[in-house]
Amino acid sequence: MRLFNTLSGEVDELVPSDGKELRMYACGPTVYDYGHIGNFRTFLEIDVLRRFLKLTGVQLRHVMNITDVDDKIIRNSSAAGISIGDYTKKYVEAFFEDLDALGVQRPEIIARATENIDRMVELIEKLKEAGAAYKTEDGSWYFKLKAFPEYGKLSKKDLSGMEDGARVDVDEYEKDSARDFALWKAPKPGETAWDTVIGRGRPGWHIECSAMSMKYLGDSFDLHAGGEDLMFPHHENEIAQSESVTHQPLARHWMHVRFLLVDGKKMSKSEGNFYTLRDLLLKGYKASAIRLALISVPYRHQLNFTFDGLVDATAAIDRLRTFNGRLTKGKFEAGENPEVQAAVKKSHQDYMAALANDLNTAEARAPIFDLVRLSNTAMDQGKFFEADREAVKRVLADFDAVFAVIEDRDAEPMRKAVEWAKQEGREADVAPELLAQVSLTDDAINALLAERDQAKRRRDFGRADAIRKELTEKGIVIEDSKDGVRWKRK
RNA sequence: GCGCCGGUGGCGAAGUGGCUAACGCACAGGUCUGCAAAACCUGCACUCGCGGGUUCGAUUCCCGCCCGGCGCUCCA
Repeated sequence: MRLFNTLSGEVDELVPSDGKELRMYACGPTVYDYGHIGNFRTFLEIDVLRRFLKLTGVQLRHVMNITDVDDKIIRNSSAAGISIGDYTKKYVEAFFEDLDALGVQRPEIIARATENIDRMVELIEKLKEAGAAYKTEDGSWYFKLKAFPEYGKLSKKDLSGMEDGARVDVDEYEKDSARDFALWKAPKPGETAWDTVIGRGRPGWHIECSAMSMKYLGDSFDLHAGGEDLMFPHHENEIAQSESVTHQPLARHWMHVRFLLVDGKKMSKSEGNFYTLRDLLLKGYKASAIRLALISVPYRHQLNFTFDGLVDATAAIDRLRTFNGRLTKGKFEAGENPEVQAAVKKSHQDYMAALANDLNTAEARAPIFDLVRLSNTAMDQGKFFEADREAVKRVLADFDAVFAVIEDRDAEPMRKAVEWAKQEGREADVAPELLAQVSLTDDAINALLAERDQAKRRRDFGRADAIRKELTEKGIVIEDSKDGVRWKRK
């Protein structure tokens, strides 16, 4: 496939350098709070990439780090009077629960910063040997930017004109140069710290990714991915740290996911447009709708997240799921319709080609919806057969292998979110319809539908419609068809 | 200020130097239905921010302008 490469500034072919396994590293979360939808856009787009690569038969070795030690974590945990491990545990668990809700697949390897301190220390020692690291009087270590002339090659920044001392942070007066960044931070009194051969302290933010990518993927690997904000300085610093030691490109290919806006503005708590995944689930939006809304705009474009967009995505998913139900449960005669078969072939080709072209998810959706319409028409006309069903099913399977929204896995995240809200004392934030829906069991729904069926048989449409209305108000949609009544949770 | 990205129907959004400018949502009319829902059909941008240029021809290339967003500090 072809994927934009930040390093080259062009759309390059993405292939495993060893011809077998694609080795990739993607920056994971800093677990100091619940993840917000901006975080998840990045993880979702990376998930789309991984799912598409797997669909095309590429083997993956995908590493994601979890930053479980940093300034915010230390500050928040000490404020709470607990260890950083106890503090982060909750957010790590929440993070994975959220990924599950959104259908984000697990990377092959998950690497935690606190479990790799020794690797980071080793790397800092090597940097020292290479003349790229120095220790200051307080016991901190810094990377010496002057030792890495290529600095800025990823973000295309020319820092040569930056004057030393122009904007020196008063706390960091010991650094040789204002732009030098921390590899290792000496602890302030009472702070979490590790005793190591390079002194007592904790790692700087950037060093973990260099150390862990090297550990799991080697000195040079295929792809490094993350949010656009990480390009500078985080990724630039990773490159400096790694390449100063290995003298090889850290990664050949770099992918950066664009930020999302919410209601046209950058998401921020002060703007009041800041949403965690849980906030949205409690409002009654389906995890699948959130997933589709966040991946339907190609990763390199700014995405404006709105509630209207979520409603839109919900409707689109409904259409796909309704069709899928018709396809699965319908009865078709043996045989095939050449027109359907031809459309299947074209649809699949166009779908794969769109994704192979820098993950154009917006374009990839189109042929799928085209096929849905064409198939529905054929079914309406009685010109859809058993072999058509099988062929169309295969296309939908490949669609769902990447988009992962047709198969309905929405009930579990809903239920968990409501449970969580109760535990956290946030029950007031749960949308009333959601509470009603969660409390309504399948058995209760089926009982009401049976009663409605009885009413309809005796042509008591008043009673039948009353039941339908009651269910509708609780978010249950009813569809009568020749094959009986169908219902779904809206 | 410097750098970067975008401005396509009511909304989201794809795309191309010249076929009827995808697709989704919404809306309107129709078919079907006890009524709905679902599904289908039809309609919905003579036009792609504005001005100029290149060209036989530009929404697509170039220049200028306006508007929106982002980065240059922690941040997915």
